[in-house]
Amino acid sequence: MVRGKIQIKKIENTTSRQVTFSKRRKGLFKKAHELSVLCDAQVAAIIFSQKGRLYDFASSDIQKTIKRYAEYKTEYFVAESHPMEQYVQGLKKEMVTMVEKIEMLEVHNRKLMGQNLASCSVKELQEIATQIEKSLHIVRSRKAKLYGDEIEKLKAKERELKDERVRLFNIIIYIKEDVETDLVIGFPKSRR
Amino acid sequence: MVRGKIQIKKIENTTSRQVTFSKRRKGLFKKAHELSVLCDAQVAAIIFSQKGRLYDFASSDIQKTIKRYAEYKTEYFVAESHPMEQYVQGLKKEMVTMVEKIEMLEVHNRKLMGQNLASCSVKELQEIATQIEKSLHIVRSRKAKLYGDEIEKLKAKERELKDERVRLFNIIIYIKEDVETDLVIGFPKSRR
DNA sequence: ACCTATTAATAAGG
DNA sequence: TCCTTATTAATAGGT
Repeated sequence: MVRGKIQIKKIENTTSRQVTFSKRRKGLFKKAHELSVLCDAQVAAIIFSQKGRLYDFASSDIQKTIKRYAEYKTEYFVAESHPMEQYVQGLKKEMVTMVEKIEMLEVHNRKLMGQNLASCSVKELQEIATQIEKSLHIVRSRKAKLYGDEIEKLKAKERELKDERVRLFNIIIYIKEDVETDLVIGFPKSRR
Repeated sequence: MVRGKIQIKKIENTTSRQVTFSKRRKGLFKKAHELSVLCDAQVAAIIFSQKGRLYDFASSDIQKTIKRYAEYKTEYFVAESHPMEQYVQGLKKEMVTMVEKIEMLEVHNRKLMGQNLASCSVKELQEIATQIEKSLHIVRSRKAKLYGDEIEKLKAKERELKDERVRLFNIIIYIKEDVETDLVIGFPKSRR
C-alpha cells in the first residue's frame, strides 16, 4: 500500500512474501498490542507461517485463556503425559509376559502332540510320555477302566476256572480212587 | 495517530474507547486477513472486549487454528501425542490378538490334558480323544500294543480254560456213567 | 536491515 | 455506526 498499491492476493515471489510476512506480522502484533492497551481488551493473535512455524501475540491474560483452551483441547494428554508413559511401559511389560506365555504354551502344546521331540533328551521324553499318559488316563479313563475291568474279570475267571479245574480234577481223582476202592473192597464210605 | 498523535494507554473516555475499539478491531482483522492472503499464512485473532464479549477472526477454521496452537504450545506432545495415541492403539490391538491366542492355546492345552471337558460335546470329546490317541500313539505305540496283546492272550487262555473245563467235565460225566453202569448191575437207575 | 515515497489507518469531529 | 478529514502509521519496493 505504498509506492504502488498492491493487490490482496498471494505474493508469488518467495523473498517478497517472506519480507512482507515479517513486516506485516510485526505490524499486526503492534496493532493487537495497541488495541489491547487502548481499549483495555484481551487480544490474541496466532499466526502459522506457510512453513508451519508459529508466531503469536497475546495481551496479558488471554495467554492463560488460550493455554487453558489448549489444555482442554489436548485433554488428558497434557495432564497425564507421564501417566501415559507409565501406561505404555505397563503395556509393554504385559506384552513381554504374554509373548513368553504364548511361547511356553506353544512348546507345551507341541510336546503334548508328540511334535518336535527330536531335540528332547531321554529324560524329557519320559516326562512328556508321563504327561501324555496322564492326559490319556483322564480322557480315556473310562475306556481304560473298562479295559482294566475286563482284564480283571478275565483274570478272575481264569483263577476261577483254574480252581474249578483243580476241583474237578480232584473230583476225578477221588471218584477214580473211590470207584477203584469200591470195586476192590466193596463200597466207599464217602458214598454213604 | 491522527489529528494529534495519541499515547498508547487506556482511553479513559468510555465512548471514545468503544469507538476506537470498534475501529481498531476492524482494522486488526483486516490486517490479519491481508496477512493471511498475501503470505499464505494461517492467522487467527481473538479479542475479548472489556465487557467480556468475544470477537474473533481466523483465516481458516478457528477451532483448527487454536487446536493447532494448543498442540504447539504443549510442545513435544504436539509431535508425539498423536503418534503416541496410534502407537498405544497398535499395542492394544496386538495385546488383544495375543490374549486371544493365549486363550486359544490354553483351551487347546486343557483339552489335550483332559481338563475342562465338562462343556465338550460328544463330538468334541471324540476329536480330543482322537488327538490324544494320536499323540499317545506316537509316544507310546509299543506299550499300547503290549496291552492289546495281553488282553488277547488272556482271552485265548479263557477260551482254552473253558475248553479244558468242558473237557474235564465230560471226563467226570464219563467216569461217573462208567462207574454207575458198573454198579447198576446191582443198583437201580433212580440213583442217578 | 534501512530508506522513503506513498498508501492505509485512524482520531477527532459531525 | 457512518462520513469526513487531517494526520500519523504502515509498508512496498528499492538499496
